[in-house]
Amino acid sequence: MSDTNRPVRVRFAPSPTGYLHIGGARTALFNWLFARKHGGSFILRIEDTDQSRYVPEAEDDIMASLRWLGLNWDEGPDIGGKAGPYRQSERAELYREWADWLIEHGYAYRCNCSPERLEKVREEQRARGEKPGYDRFCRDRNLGPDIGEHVVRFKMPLEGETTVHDLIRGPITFSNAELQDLVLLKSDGLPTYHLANVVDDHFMEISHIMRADEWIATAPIHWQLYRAFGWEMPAIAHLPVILSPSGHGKLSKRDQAFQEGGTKVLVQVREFREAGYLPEAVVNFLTNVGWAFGDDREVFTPEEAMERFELEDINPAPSKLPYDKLEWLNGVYIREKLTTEELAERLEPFFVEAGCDIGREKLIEAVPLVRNRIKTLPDALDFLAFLCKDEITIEDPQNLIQPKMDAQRTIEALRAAYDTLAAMEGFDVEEQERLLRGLAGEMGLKAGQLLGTLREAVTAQKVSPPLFETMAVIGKETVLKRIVAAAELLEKTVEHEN
RNA sequence: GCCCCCAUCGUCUAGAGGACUAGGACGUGGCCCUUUCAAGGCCAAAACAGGGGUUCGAAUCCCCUUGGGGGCACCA
Repeated sequence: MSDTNRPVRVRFAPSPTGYLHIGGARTALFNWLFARKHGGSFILRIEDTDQSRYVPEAEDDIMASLRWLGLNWDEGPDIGGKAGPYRQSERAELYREWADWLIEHGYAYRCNCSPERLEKVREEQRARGEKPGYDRFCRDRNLGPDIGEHVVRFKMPLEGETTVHDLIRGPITFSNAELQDLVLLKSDGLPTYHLANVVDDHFMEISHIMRADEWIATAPIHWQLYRAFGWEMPAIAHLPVILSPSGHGKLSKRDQAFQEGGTKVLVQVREFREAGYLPEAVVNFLTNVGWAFGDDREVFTPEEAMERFELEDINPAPSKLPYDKLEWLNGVYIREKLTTEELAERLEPFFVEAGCDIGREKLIEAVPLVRNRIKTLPDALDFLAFLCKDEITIEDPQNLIQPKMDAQRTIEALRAAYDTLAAMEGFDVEEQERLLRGLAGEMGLKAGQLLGTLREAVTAQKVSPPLFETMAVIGKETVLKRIVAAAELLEKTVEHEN
């Protein structure tokens, strides 16, 4: 509707009040996709005008999380740019100037009502069943700057309607009587979101605003501000919010406690990273919430998405995050999109963190064993625990005994397997398979019985990657030692029972 | 309470008046493959919130109801 010919410049403007939320990441992603599609600029702006809620580590986390996702920005607090500074706390003077301008031109006024009076007014309004809000006591008092502590409020038109054209939803109309004379400049001299946002978007030459749904109610207020300033308002689109899996309200930090099917509900981007999701999978996943690639395709790169991405196609309905789908997608990326070396590289920090620092080379050897078996990076730890230590511990000797076998028969099987493997020249996988299957036949055992026993003996795990490949990675020497140890363990148990 | 937004399988979605016997994906169930676990292959169950219009014809347009969501701060 209000599509302009201006060069595309969009921004992601988080408030550093906490770590980057996945919903914020989605907003950033859609802005980034749009900017990149149109060869425009993606700007990072930090909206830190609320010093009471300021969290010092938040800005670093926001930037680290965006970088992790691959959402690079062209202008921002760390790299500067032609419209800087990009931290609102560093632009305070600008907001004060324009607040003064509004007062001079009759679009705003000073107000020294106390918070107590405001609260009292609201209470009375609520009691009367009216919409709570400022009663405009100071609107026509023409207070000067010498009244001590005060705020600056916007003089909202009292009549008429304001229509905002949302690129996703079409026109949204509000009655001006519903709109408040809201605060533009707080008594600490810093601007509220409304003033800072409008002033910055104007001077940073933002062409399109893409922000969360929850801002819709402020859009007409911002529209009126642009009008008062005589500035052109950027085109605007409100992205649907992400809902809590609990079924109530939007996704929030509180949901981290909410367990569904035993899975932790991830909320912050860093939690997705720590849980072992790949950034490319998270980006793919997020792109498909509120927007769809089309052609029934679920797996695609951001570049492919850019070609088709249109704001008009965004689904205005709020949605939950399909976490199950992310799990599946992550598996797809793990098994199909990364080379062996890349996957080993991604896996390494998780192994080191878990105290299983087996080195890159060993990891590269092990990757083919787990590739099709893991959904998240740390899943590999469960499969490969037998690689972490020289000595493994078989929890219960009974685990060695397969269905329809007994301890004696199992000991025999282990010894025979030992002899067979020890006699091998190398430790070739196919050769192992040929020999051991042959052995099982000779002993009148099913392959599963022999292999099951060996699996437990060699990995101390009921579940492991395929046995022959597994033994090859462990190495012949260690495998033989473990088979001996398992046989001895079982013998001890038998003696003990007698 | 008031204002605003939204509504297709359990979930994420395709669908922009006839091509819909409503498609895909995840998840779920079954079968196949199989040395455990996966992966893979095949199959299945599963939705247009309800009611009124408009139209020859409605998942698609309009209205109402219901349900969900957001907002109503010197927070963003």
